[in-house]
Amino acid sequence: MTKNGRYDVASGSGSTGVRATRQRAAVASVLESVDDFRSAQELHDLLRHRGQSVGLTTVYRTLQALAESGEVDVLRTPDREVMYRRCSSGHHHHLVCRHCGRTVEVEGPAVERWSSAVADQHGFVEVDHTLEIVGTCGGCASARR
Amino acid sequence: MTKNGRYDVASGSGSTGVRATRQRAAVASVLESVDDFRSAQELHDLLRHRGQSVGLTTVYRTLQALAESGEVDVLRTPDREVMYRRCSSGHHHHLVCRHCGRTVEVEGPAVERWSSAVADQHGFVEVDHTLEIVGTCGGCASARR
DNA sequence: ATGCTCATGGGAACGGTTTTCAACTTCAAC
DNA sequence: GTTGAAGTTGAAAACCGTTCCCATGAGCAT
Ligand SMILES: [Zn+2]
Ligand SMILES: [Zn+2]
Ligand SMILES: [Zn+2]
Ligand SMILES: [Zn+2]
Repeated sequence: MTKNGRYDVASGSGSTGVRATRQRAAVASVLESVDDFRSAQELHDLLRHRGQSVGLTTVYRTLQALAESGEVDVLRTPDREVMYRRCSSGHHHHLVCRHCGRTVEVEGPAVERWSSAVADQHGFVEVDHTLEIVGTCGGCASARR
Repeated sequence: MTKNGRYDVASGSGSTGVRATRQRAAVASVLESVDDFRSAQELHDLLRHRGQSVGLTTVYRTLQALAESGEVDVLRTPDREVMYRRCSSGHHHHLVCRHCGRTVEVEGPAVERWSSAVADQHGFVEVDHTLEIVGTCGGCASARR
């Protein structure tokens, strides 16, 4: 998604002025540097420790924009906090460790088919779905006994 | 406050040390009277309009207890609000209309199998999953055009 | 009725997120 | 390079669902 070299930011297509800023580049880059879901506040901290401080408000705004344009995935934790992750582009779901956050992208074509069939069957249209699998990963399982 | 009415509280006789109170009975009964997911605040309002006022704190506490004991299902909306619904007892998922809230319980044995297989495959244990299907129901689809 | 214990609820606190808005950048056009 | 309109930033305040505090109230065994 990130082009290369210089900080590109949102693919500003001509007229609708989205501007390239140091802050947006920093948020994009910190997302590249981690492999698990992170909250806006965690990312804000990471940026601070990197010496690339960005205002918390801006971090929130940037993440929202990235999520809306599909460049990052969103995960809502039970404690009402929103986590973000730079993922591969196709439609997929997540297998997440409830202890360490380790995340694996998974695909389930059968699930996709099932959910739209079920929706159809009940007369629902414009159907969407959320599916997350949470468990304890191998590492955490052996560590905690 | 209302001291006249007679309220049949704790249905079960297999008490668990929990006390039967007018408030808990009221929350349980309002849950029976609606068919969609409702937030704690909505249920609190419903109770007030019914003349069975219960403190908001108590509504929250009671719903939490019911959720924990598996007597109600929980749904987290995108806007970080928790909704509750009295459901049938087996494991199931929900097909929910994003406009009117109409809810249908659905089952997908194949999904259950898939999710535990996928978790297994990656060495995850104690696996759980969340799956919700959201769409526009037939009624809302025809109403909004 | 008594007393022990748990339950209630108004209000304050919490915490993640959003809003506000004046100062600041970016970038296309000179 | 300068200009200036429009987009961006961020500190502080507001928001809002939920939880905590704790003095008062109620259930229930005796
Ligand atoms: Zn993803
Ligand atoms: Zn783990
Ligand atoms: Zn249910
Ligand atoms: Zn399931």
